[in-house]
Amino acid sequence: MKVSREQMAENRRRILDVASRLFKDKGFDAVSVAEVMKAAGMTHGGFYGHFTSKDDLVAQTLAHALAADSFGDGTFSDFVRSYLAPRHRDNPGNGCPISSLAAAIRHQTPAAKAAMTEGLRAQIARIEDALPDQDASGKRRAAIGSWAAMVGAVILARAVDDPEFSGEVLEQTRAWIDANVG
Amino acid sequence: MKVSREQMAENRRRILDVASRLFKDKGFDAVSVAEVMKAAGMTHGGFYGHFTSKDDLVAQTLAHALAADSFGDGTFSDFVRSYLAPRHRDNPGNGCPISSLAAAIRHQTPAAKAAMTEGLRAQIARIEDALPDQDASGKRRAAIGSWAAMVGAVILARAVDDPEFSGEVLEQTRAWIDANVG
DNA sequence: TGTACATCAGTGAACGCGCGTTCACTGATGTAC
DNA sequence: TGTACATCAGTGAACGCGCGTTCACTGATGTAC
Repeated sequence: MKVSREQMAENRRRILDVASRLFKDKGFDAVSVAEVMKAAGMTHGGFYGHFTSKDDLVAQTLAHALAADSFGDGTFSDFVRSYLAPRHRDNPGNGCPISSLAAAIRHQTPAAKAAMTEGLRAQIARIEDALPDQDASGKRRAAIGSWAAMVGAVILARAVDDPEFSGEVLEQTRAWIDANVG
Repeated sequence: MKVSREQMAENRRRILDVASRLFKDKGFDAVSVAEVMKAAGMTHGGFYGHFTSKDDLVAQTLAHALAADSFGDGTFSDFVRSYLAPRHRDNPGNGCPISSLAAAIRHQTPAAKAAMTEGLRAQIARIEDALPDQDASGKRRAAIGSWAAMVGAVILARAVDDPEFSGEVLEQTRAWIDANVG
């Protein structure tokens, strides 16, 4: 049955929210359209009233998730600590979409790649702004280098089955960034 | 028809070789058992004489690919340069299995995770050995931190649709590692 | 403000397709004599 | 060394399943009067 315009807009927002969580948690392929719609409290048939295809959902979910992404207003060092924390490693669904989805973007549509590119640009710009004072070229280098290390460390820590080794990857990367930034 | 024992061993090796290339190139999900067997010059039915399941193939291919992985005998700085080169970014199928597959391991079986963990341990140990002289704890920190940055940078560079920005990610990460190692 | 009706968001059965896996069969291998 | 036959690696048709997608239908919404 038809729902109000506001209800429909809220439904759409809820689809994007649950899709973001599910995709980050399980990956694009392992999440079905029906699973997303069920998690959003609807049945799968209504999906195509909101999106033209699953690929369209993927691209729009990425843009949605990356737009919501940021880091509070603490110092850069605090951000690094929370990003490289076991809590973040163990909860991809609530975490940074870049660390959980960047590697899968390679196999997605151009629209998805474009959303990821913009999200990455914005994130690096945010890090540049948060970095301790230094010349601009050093800032850019430190922003890109430390962000690559953070994303890589979270991906590696999630791939490893030994909790001690996984924790070491996070902690040593944190120490390496702390030692070399600013 | 039956083939000789040596032929069978060679067939198995060829399956692992082509699976390694295909998985690195397209990801685990996008490569079918039939596609692997066809690329190895056989039909899909014979697959289960070599492996118990696709998951088994994934785990054995990872062990195979990671065992073959190393970096020549140049300096660490040379290794970083070639790892963060556009050529490596653009050819995942011939490149490092960690950068192309680490993020997908999260969704694979325990056997696959165990293979990746061992491969990662070995790679970090190799980097420690190749690093310029310094105290042991500094070496380990630099090995893990720079390896996380390398893997992260290749993943991000592959996710980005703007060639200039992608190149900048590689180049700035290279400069950042060079400036902070040894 | 109240009524009549056209619109259309969401439902749920059905589709076609590709996948991982199974299995009866084939014919070269390799062993027993 | 030569022959007879049991073994078994690889073939290709077939299976069951879950997926993305479609569509006829439903009934609440929102508009025209």
